[in-house]
Amino acid sequence: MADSVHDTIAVRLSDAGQRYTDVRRSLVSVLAITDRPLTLTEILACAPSLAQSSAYRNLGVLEEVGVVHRVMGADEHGRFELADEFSGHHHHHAVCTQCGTIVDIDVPDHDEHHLNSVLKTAARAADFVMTGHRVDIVGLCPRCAMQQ
Amino acid sequence: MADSVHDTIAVRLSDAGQRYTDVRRSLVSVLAITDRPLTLTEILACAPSLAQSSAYRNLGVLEEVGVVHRVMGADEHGRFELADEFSGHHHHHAVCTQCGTIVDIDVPDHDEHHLNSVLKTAARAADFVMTGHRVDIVGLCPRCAMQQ
DNA sequence: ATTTATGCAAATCGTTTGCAAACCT
DNA sequence: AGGTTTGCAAACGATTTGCATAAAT
Repeated sequence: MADSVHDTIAVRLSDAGQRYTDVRRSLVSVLAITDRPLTLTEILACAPSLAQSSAYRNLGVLEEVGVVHRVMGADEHGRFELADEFSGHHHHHAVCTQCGTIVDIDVPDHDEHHLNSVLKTAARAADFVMTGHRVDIVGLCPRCAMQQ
Repeated sequence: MADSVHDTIAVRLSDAGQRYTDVRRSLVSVLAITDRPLTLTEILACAPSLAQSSAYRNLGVLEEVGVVHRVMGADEHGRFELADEFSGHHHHHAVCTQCGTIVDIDVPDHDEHHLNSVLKTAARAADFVMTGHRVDIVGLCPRCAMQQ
């Protein structure tokens, strides 16, 4: 991953009156390597020196500043990923109902635009101020599909 | 709501070797009146005689049989709704990031079809067996938008 | 009579928080 | 020094479960 991501995040934190500490840098580095949202357990496995509470606490800070997103899947585990602007692209998720794994999914730009305008219309009908959307595929991941 | 819904559910449960008990009937009745997914607390408020554990346990049974769906929103509360085939229509959700409320959203049929084929293609690319999708609007409900 | 459902209370588990020590500026 | 971050341990809260009683077949 590019240092520029770390730099941008450092500025983002600084603007919010927060520091870019070692713990926060580790969290960002771990999330930057993967192409899917990670559970806290997975994050700790990649960075064994992190204390669980510090990981949660700092993921919270990074989330408030808009660097990290927490996504909820099919199981009881929260999962964390870098926000679109830091992960490099807007994407969606495929959720495995069997094992809970979530992988990133790409959708062609023009489909994305179409989808967006459809949802904007629906939001207006419900008097909602739409700030974003979630589009997930629900199903079985390759591994679980094979085991059926 | 029509008795036919209760009848269909009774058959569905019976086929699964389960009974359609009073608790289960109450749960279905409560979920049938509203047009949005309810938290357990909201359900209990509508049916004060229900024990919390029985509500959870039976919502679990109804979920296994495909009568109830559990949906996760922006907060830590699970929310429950009747499955599409019993609520009368396929729909999506608008989630308020402020208060957690979720309301039902309708999308025109042809947009729905388009969306479905787009997602099927994406699922195939990820080797996922797609069994369904989740399309949510994320934003502010009318009440929270007003208070900003 | 035997199996299944109920409801209370206790356990579970992911997540959050209090607080004293370590850190940065 | 003054304010922030860390990490341990304890608290929290939604959900689940053990078990004895009640209901259904």
